Amino acid sequence: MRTEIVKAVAAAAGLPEAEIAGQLTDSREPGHGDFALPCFILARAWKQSPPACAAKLAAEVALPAGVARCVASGPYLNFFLDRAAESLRLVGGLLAAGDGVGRGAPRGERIVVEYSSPNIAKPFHVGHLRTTVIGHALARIHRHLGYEVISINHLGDWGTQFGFVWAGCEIWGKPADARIGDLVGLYQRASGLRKDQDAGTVAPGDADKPDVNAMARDYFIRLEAGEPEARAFWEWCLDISLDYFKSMYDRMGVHFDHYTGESFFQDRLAGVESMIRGSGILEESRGALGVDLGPRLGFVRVFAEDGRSLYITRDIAAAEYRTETYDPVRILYVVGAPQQLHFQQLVGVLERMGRPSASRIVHIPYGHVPGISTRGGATDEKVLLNDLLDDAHARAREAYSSQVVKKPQDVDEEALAEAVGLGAIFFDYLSRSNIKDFHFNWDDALNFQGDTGPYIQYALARINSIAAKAAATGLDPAGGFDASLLAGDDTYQLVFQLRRFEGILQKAAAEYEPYLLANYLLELARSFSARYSSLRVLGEEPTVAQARLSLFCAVGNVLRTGLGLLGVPPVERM
RNA sequence: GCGCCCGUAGCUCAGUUGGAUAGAGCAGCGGACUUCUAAUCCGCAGGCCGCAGGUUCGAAUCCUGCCGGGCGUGCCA
Repeated sequence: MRTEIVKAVAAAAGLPEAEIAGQLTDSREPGHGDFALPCFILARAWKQSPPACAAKLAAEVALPAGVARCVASGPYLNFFLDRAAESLRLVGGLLAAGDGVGRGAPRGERIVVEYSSPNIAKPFHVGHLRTTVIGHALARIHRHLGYEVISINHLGDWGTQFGFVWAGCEIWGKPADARIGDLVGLYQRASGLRKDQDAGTVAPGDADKPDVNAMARDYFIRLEAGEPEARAFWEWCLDISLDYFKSMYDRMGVHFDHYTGESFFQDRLAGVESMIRGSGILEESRGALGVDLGPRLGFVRVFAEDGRSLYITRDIAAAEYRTETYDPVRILYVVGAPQQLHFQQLVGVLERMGRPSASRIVHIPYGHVPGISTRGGATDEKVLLNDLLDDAHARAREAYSSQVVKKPQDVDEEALAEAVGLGAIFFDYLSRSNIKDFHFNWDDALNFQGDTGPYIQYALARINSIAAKAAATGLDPAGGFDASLLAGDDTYQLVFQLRRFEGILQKAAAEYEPYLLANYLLELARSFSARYSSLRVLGEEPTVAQARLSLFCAVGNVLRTGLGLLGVPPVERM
């Protein structure tokens, strides 16, 4: 439709289509039509005032089929579509698509998404949540648009932290039947003792304890050498941690195709090392081997002074492995903004090596999340994810029993509380652009009113409720509708907003910004809620009821699908 | 010092890539449940878009310079 209008305007104005296409915009509100053309450019060509140009064009343009009228409004020329035809096309399409609204045909292209990536033997707190939530949403959105998505959890499963857990076990004994809390406790206790030893502030009772740092380092050397006892201990830690992480991911509905962490690339490092060394780009500087990427990116150490591999070495290995294994068009890294330089350097080194993986890497930076509790005051305590989810659940259940008056029959209140609590948190994390620093606020994250996930869940539940009651009176949203009954301003506002869905989805993917979808769903839900009481279905004349029901169900399909893409559980009844 | 990012209502954030009157939510105040769910809706109040220049028909948006905050700058990741 857009291109038809461009053609018609270009013909009437005697200007190239490309120039008109660059000017024609989607209107902001239906009152300004469906499309709008600012006439300032024309004014220059015609040497007349913009309003005069708009008026002249309005009289002369040959309206394509489907466009009901065009009206000059000051310097703008507004195009109004035939509302009945547009409503029929759009609402009919959304109803037919069901849960597949906005779904793209398979593109035959793969995208790798790396996200979450927590460190083994360390607690999972709210600071880790942002990468998890953004990455999960991006994976789902891209999959919906027809990409084959491979999600990867690049676990921090290789490093000196195991040395501290090991030292803790040596000093205080290895707990039987250990769980994640035991690992974290041992780690914290051992690293605390190490700090005291370094500072010379060891408590008298601990004076006889061995040098923790030396034990940890010694352990890690044995682990890297592949010594069986060290390896077995590492696997023990890994199993306990993975059980814990997977139970957490299950609870959040987050899924990974692969858990290929740093250890996975440990074995492949030798091959990569010879490739890097063979590339001839390595220079020596201050005893280390690296690549000089110029004044901005600096000298990047690829091998440390003692020859061991570094962070970037393993990321080179990972990028190469993923490119070879999956041949993706993109590799997305949902990693915090502080690591921007690292990823620029990674791309820089791969470019210098002439590797095709360089052009596929996309770093998706997100702003800082302190991960600090502000709830009880100025404590320095990190909020554990489990505690947050538990509290969300409890508050949602409490709110349901105290605030919600009318409740549908046969609702599983525990499942509902879980979905609402999780939805509130996920949506809170996705309702602002990636790059903004995130000030985690307990009360905002667990608020269920206003601009929140539960607000949208509630809108969907109300639509379902209407549909269920309407069905009992013999109405069927799939039964067709008289689209001319949706041409009024109040109903067409919803049609107008429904039309934006597809573009929003594509933009969210293209910009790697899930919040665009989140904000859109909020606006759509708000539009619906504002009309909930004025556009009644039950008790209306059947053709009117049928048309409104169809419109609401189309909105419901978009809300349900959109929430799912964000990882917010769509709640059908609440 | 250099580099990147952020600065919009008391607070948390939008603002469709330069277009029509800068919008939401929270907090505050006032209204609405014998009718499809009040986790809702309606109204009121709240603004030097950090500051100063520039670009142009038009700037919260682009350019320059300041101010304030965050992060990074061959330890590790």
